[in-house]
Amino acid sequence: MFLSTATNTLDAKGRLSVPADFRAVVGDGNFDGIVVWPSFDGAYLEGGGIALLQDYQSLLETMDPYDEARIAFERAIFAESRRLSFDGTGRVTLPKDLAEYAGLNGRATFIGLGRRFEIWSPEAYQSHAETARKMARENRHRLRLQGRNSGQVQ
Amino acid sequence: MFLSTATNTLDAKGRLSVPADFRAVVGDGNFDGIVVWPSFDGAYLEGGGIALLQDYQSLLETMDPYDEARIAFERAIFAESRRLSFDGTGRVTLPKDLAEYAGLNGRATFIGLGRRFEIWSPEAYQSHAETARKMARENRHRLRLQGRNSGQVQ
DNA sequence: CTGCCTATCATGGGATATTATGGTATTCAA
DNA sequence: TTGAATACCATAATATCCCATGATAGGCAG
Repeated sequence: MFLSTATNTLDAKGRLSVPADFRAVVGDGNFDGIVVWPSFDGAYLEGGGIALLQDYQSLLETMDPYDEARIAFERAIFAESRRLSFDGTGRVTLPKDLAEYAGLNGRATFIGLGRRFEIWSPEAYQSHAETARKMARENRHRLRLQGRNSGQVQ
Repeated sequence: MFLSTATNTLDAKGRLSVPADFRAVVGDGNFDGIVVWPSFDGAYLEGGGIALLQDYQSLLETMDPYDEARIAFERAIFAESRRLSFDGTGRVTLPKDLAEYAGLNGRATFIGLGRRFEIWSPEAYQSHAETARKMARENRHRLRLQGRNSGQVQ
C-alpha cells in the first residue's frame, strides 16, 4: 500500500529516487520497478506497480471489445504508460516527456494513495493540496464510515 | 505486456526497429519475432507475439465453425497476418503493402496496448490519440477497480 | 538518558552496455 | 547477371550499471 508523501530530487540524467517504502510494495517477482503514466486529469503523473495495470487490464477485458470507451481507455492508459525499472539504488529514470508533462524541475513529490500514487511538481502540489483540503472540509459530512462503529470524522 | 509508445524510422529498405521492451515480451523460444496484420478497423496495423495469435485461435475454436463472424475473423486475421522475424539488431522488414496500408512514410509509431500493439503513421495517430484521451476523460467513472482499496483513476 | 555504531537511504559521478540507425557485403533466385 | 532480400558491421546517442559519499534513523551499551 502506497502511503505518505515524499519529495526527491530529479537529477540532470532524469534519475529519481523512488521512496523506499514505495519500493517495498511493488515487487511482483518478475518486474522490479513501477509503471507511470500522465494523468488524463491534470498536469501530474500517476503510477503504481505492474499489478495495478494488470488489474486495469482484467477490468477492461470485462467490457465489450468494441466499446469505444474501452478502446479509449486502452489507448489512454497502456499506450501512455511507461515501465520504469529500479537501478541498484532504487531510482528510476523518468523519460523527459513525462517530466515535462508534470512540470517537474529538479524536484518531484510522490503522493501515496493506497493502491496507486501520484507524482507532482512540489509547487503544483502545494496549491492543489490547499484546494483539496478546502474541498474536504466542505464535504466532511459525506465522510462517514459505513458499517459498525462508524467512527466518522468529526 | 506491451506498454508505452515509441516512433521509429522506417528506412528505404523497409526495415523498422521494434522497441526493445516490446522485443522482451514476445519471446516464445521458438519464433523470435512479431506477427502483424492490417487492422480491419482503420488504416493501421495490429500486431503481437505469436502467443497472441494462438490465443485468438483458441478463442475462435469455441465458436461455431460456420459462424459467419468466425469465418470473417479467420480471414481478416490469420489470412492477412505476417510473421516478421527480428534481424540481429531487433529490426523487422515490413512488407511494402503493409506499410502502404498504414500510410507509413519514413516513420512508424508503435503503440502498446497490453496484450497487443498497433503500428500507426505518427501523424494519423496524433489526432486519433487526442480524441481517445478526451473520451477516456469523459468516461473515467467507468474505470473503477472492484474490491477493497479500489484505486480508481480519477 | 545519552552517545556511539551501524544499516539504510538519497544522491552524485564515471564507466559500461544497449539501442536505434545507417551503411556494406552476401546470398538466393529469376 | 541482376535485383531483391537477407545477414553483417559501424556508430552515436542514450540508458544502465557500479561505486563513492553524506545524511538519517534505529539499535545498543554504558
